[in-house]
Amino acid sequence: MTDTETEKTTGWRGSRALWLDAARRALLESGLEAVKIQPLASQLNLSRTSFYWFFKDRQALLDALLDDWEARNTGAFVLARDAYAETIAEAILNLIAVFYDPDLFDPDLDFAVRAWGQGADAVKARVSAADDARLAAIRAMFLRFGFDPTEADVRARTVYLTQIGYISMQVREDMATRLTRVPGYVKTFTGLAPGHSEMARFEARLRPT
Amino acid sequence: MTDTETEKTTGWRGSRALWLDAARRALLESGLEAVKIQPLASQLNLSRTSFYWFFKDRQALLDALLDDWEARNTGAFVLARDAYAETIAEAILNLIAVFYDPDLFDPDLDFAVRAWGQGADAVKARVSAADDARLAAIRAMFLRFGFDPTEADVRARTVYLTQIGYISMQVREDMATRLTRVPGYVKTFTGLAPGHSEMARFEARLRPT
DNA sequence: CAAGAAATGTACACTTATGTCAAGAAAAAG
DNA sequence: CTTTTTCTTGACATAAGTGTACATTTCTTG
Repeated sequence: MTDTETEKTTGWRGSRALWLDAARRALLESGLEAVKIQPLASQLNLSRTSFYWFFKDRQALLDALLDDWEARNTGAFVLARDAYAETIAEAILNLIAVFYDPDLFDPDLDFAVRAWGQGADAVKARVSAADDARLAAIRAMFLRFGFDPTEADVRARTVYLTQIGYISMQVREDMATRLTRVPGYVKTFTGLAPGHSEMARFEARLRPT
Repeated sequence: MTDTETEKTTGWRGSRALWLDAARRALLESGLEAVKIQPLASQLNLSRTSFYWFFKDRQALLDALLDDWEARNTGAFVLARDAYAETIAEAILNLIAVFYDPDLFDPDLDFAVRAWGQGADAVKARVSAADDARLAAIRAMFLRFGFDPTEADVRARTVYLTQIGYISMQVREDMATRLTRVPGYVKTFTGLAPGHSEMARFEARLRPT
C-alpha cells in the first residue's frame, strides 16, 4: 500500500494504477456516474471485491482520481507564465500552446472534474482554487507587459474563460481548424495581431504533437 | 394526461409540474445523479409510485427536463440578435444583458444540462445544436456591423465561450462586481470601449432585475 | 522448495433504486 | 349523493450497487 509513485511491473493481474486508469477513463467518457466498482471490475476482468485490496472503498478511489487531476492539470499555467516572451502576443501564444498540448493539459479531464464538482462541494472547492490560481497566472502575464490592473484582469478572464468555454462545449475539431482561429484570438485577447514570425514559432512548436 | 401547457390548480396533492420542478431543482443543485424518483418522492412527501401516474418512467421525466431547458434557454439569443443597436458595442451590451437576466437565461440550468450531456449522447447532441444556433446569432451581430467573416467568427466565439466559461466556473458574484468588468469586456470583444450613454442605458436596463 | 506476502475469488448481508399491479381514497362531474 | 375520473398507496418482483469475512491461489523470497 506504500505508494512510492514508481509502480514497478509485477506479475499480478491487477494493481492500484490499473483501477485508477480504468476509473479515469470511465470519468472521462461518461462522468462520475460511471465510476462504479462493479462495472470497472467487469472491464478489467477482475473480481469486484479484488478492488478492496488496493483501495479502502469507493471514496478512496474518487479521492485518488481528484489528486490525479490536480497533478496532471496544474503547473502547466505556471510554465506558460514563466516562459520567455518578447511581446504580449508571444506570451499568449505560449499559453495557447499549453492548452493545445495534451501532455500538459487534459481538457476532457478538466471538464469531467468540473461536472463532478456540481454535485460534490469538496470537489467544487478544489476546482475553484485551481481556477483562481490559473487566472492569477494569466493576469500576471498581462501585468508584466504593462496593462493596468483592471484591464489585465478582464483580459485574463477573457483568455481563460474562452478556454474553459471551449472545453465545456466538448467540441472535437482537428488541429488545422483550430489553428486558423489562433491569430484572431490573439488579436482579440491582446488588442494586437501576432507577427508572422511569432505565428511561425507557435506552429513549429505544435508540430511534434 | 393531455398536457395543454396551462396547468390549472387542482385539489390533488401531486401534479406533473410538481415532479418536474422537483426534478429540475435536483438537477440544478446536484446533477443528474440526484434526479431519482425515490428521493424526489421523499422531498414531495408523496408515495414513490405516484410518480408513474404522470410519467411513464424515469426516462420520460428526463426527456421532459430537457424540453424544459430548451424552452427556457432558447430564443434569448435571437432576441438579442434582433434588438436595436447603433453600434457594435451597444449590440454586445444587449447580448450581455440577456446573459445577466435570469428570466431570459438560466446559467445554472445550462451548466447542469452540459454536465449531463457528458454521459448521454442524445443530450450532448441537443446541447451542440443549441451552441451552434447561439454562435450563429452572435456572429450575425458582428457581420451586421461590418466585421469580415473570419473576424466575426472568432469574435463571436470569444463572446460566447467567455460566457460558457463563466457559467462553467460556477462562480457566485453579486451584480455590482460583475458590472465593473462589463466595459472591459466590451472593449476586448469589439476592440472599442463603450460610450458613457451606452453604459448608462445598459445599467438602467439591468436595474429592475 | 517451503514459507510468507500479495492478490484473487466466493459467499453473505445490506442498501437503494426501478417498475407493475390492484386496491382504495379524494375530487369533480352528473 | 352517486358515479366517474383522477390521483395515491402498499405489496411485490427485480436489478445493481456497496462492503466484509474468509478461503484460495499465485507470485516472491529466503
